[in-house]
Amino acid sequence: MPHDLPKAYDPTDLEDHWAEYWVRENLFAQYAPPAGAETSSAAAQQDDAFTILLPPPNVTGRLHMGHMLNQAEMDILTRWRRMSGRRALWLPGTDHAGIATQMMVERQLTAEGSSRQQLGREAFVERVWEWKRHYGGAILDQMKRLGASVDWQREYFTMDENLSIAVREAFVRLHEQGLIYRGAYIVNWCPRCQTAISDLEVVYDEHKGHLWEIRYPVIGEDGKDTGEFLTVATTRPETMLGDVAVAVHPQDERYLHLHGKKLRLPLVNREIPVILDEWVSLDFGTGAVKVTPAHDPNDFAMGQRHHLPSINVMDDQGHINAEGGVYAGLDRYVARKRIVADLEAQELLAAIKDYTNNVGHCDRCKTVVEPRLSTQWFVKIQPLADKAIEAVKSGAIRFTPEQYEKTYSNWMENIHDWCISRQLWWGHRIPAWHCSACHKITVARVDPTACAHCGSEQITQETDVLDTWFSSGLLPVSVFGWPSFGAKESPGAPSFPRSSAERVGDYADFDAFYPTSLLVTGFDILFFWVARMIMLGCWFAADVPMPDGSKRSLADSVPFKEVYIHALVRDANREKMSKTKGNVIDPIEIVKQFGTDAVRFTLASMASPGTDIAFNVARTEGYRAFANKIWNAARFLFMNVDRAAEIGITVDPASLGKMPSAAADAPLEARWIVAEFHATAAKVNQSLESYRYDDAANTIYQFFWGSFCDWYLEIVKLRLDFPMDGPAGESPADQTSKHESRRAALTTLVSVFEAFLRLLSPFMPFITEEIWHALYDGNPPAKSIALTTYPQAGEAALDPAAIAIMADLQSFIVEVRGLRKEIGVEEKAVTPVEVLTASSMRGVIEANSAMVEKLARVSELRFVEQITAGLAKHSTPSFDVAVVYERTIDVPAERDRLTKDIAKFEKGLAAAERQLGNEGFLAKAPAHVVEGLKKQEAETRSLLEKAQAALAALPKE
RNA sequence: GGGCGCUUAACUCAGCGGUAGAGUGCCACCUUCACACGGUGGAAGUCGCAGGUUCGAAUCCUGCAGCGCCCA
Repeated sequence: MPHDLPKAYDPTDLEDHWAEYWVRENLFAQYAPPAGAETSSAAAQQDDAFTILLPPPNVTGRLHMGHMLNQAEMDILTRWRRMSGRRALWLPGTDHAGIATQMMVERQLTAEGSSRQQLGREAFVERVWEWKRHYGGAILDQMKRLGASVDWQREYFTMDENLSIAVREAFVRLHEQGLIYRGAYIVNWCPRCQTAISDLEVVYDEHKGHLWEIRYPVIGEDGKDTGEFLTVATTRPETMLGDVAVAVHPQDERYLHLHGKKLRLPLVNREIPVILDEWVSLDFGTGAVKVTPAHDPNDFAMGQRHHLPSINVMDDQGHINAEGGVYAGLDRYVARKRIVADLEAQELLAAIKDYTNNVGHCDRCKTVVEPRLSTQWFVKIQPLADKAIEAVKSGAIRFTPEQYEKTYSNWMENIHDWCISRQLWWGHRIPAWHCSACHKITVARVDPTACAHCGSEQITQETDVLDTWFSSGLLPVSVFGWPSFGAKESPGAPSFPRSSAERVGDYADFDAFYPTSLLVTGFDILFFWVARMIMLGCWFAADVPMPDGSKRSLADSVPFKEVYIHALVRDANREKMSKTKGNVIDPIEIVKQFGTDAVRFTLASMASPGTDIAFNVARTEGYRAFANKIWNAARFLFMNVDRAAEIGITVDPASLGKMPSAAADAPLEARWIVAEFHATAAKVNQSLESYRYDDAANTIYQFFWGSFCDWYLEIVKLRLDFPMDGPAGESPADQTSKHESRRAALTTLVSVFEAFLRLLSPFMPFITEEIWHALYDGNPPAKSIALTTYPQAGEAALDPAAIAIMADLQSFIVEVRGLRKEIGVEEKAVTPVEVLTASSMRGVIEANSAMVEKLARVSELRFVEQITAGLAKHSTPSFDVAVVYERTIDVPAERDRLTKDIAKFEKGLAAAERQLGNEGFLAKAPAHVVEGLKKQEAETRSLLEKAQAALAALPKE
């Protein structure tokens, strides 16, 4: 019998065991419905499926708290939907993370005294693959240990062949559509990584620097210096080497006389014009701005407006190039010092002012980013953005919390063209070939052997690779087969794009699972990834015909229908976790200490949409205690199941049905706990529906600890009074009379507990799996509790009457317990109580006297007309109760308590009377509110009078 | 500079028009045969400040203060 659980709950072994079992048994694999199945219509399939894509962690990554929250939320929803009967598919995978992975391997090479240049491109890429095979699975292994219910058969990697085909197809198609172009623009250049990076990969840091004011000599009509200067302000003086103009605001009165004049660029001696541009801000610096189109995006725009040349003065490592004359070869910061010194020597430095500005750093390596003119590939983003805006505006995609819709739209409406080329070796190489004969570019699905324009064979492939987000942005379509749909033909065959009538290949997955149901992710990649998936998904899915061959609408083209943005996990002091601060909590460490279930429950119980999570280990300790409580309740249950079996009572859990029920004539506590369970299930389902993980978790916690353990188990013990020494200890007559009551009690106990396990399972998959298997004694009706049915409340079982009667009894028991404490009754002592109450309450108490006597430690219930004077007494609106006991009354404490009560009642009464005396209130407030207040007023008055009487009756000191 | 959000018990957070809730922590008592990772009872909040709307405001509006995030 596996019923002999150890006394204390220890998650370690059982979690390892089940985590391994779930993967080995491949329990969460999901398939498209077979052709001709009942749910074959597109709409039915979509209702049936619950599809969710794992935001692919970086292949170089290690699991952090953010991942764990993200995955716990996805797992809870996926397990819940799966148990609720949906065709649930959660798809895992990793991202090749161009820069990060390349850096990782380069670091290895450096340690070996080698470099990627020494290896050469091909060997280097092979080396990265080798690295990936060795270390790339770490984060997914961690995920397996945490029990994520994903379909491991479908695991993807963004560099997989099929996903690479998708990337290539997407690139070529956008190029054919005129939406990809190549050009020289200002990009964020990382001199360390030696690649362009996107705006989003630049992090800005406040930086104490200087504002240098430099005097540019004005040149007169005669070509000689007039002796006058125009002073410009700059934070990057070294860029002056590339200046082509100085701009002032056309209305700036200080400089009106300089309009049309020329200046002599110091150190370089180039003549540059003074130009007029309204972009210049009058009150920044001196109001005169040096214009360096090759090194600043605003200057670049000005250069375009004024048809100025661009002079690039830096190479890709941040060194001054040949354009910089004597400064050539110097590092940008060395050059800065030298230039400032030289200017000073020539008395051309007007001032150095302290200035705090935001300096952009490379997100990966923290090097200061250099805005720099370079030739890159771009996506003309507006047409894609328009669709993406419409997708959200039309409601086809819904955000939770809603406020992110605004953030999204705002960004999308101010979007810039997307620079998709990266100067890396690790990634999807751009499928474009440069011709050295005609200098034109050939973009092709299949590697060409000759230039498409002139036929020359002198072609070489573009060396740049694509931004990683270009491939991850395609995932929602590519993981379900786009573009080749498993077709046998070569993916690059000219059949793409197919006409909308054609559906060649295997569309089953796409039909069944696209659009996905939900995306769960952090706000930090809202623009990086979420926005790009929406743009690319809407764009490319639109070309995939619907199952019936019809054209796909925008609503059917979106990559997901809902986006749930979760919060940030902070430390217990609400500080952002960071390696530098050293406050990072390693989820795996916490899991080892408390168990995955407790950590998951902690995260869930705090995951209220829109609120950051201050992760406090104290909470996790509390939820491990909760798990221990469940564990011990299970032990109690098994103990009783075993004792019952000894006298011939058995309950088959498999025969109990999906929801517990209680007959109309069942004992109160049975009807009550069943009703409570149904109410709990209803609340949990409703909470999960609206992403209220916190409400769902807290509801479950309250039910189990507050109702099931604190009350129901204590009460049901009365009915499970199995003879300790087996059947021999009881007469046959006794057995018969108690047999049915015991069986009924045990059945309710087992059925509520079993259903509770299912209710909890998405939140605590491990402990529920363990106990559930034990409950079925090695013969479970399914391979896993995760494959059973989630509890759904039935209206009929809600039984408000049972809940109301039980509430009365609970309040009676609590009052007696409180009284006992106040008058110092020993814990173990049982005492008589006097009760003064109306007949209905008396009936309830009498009918449940055994319960009251046990839980309130009452030896005798005396219903009286008047409470004996001198007894300590508590009053409530529905009864007065006193404990008969030779008390050692603490008069000052009692006086204190009563005085406080009186003050509280007086205050409440005054407030109620004020309200009731207000004609506006009586006239305008709803009737039930007025009635409620009147009742409350009467009750408060009665309680006040009783408390005053009790105070007066206290013996004088 | 533009936008968004937060401020409720010692801590972390729910509540978002009808007389303040949870978990943890704290105090007291209890080694009761499922559980001391436990049981029972208890103390604890002018709901950031100032106005306004309303019969009635923690809840709606305006302003202020403090904190935080995103984008330039």
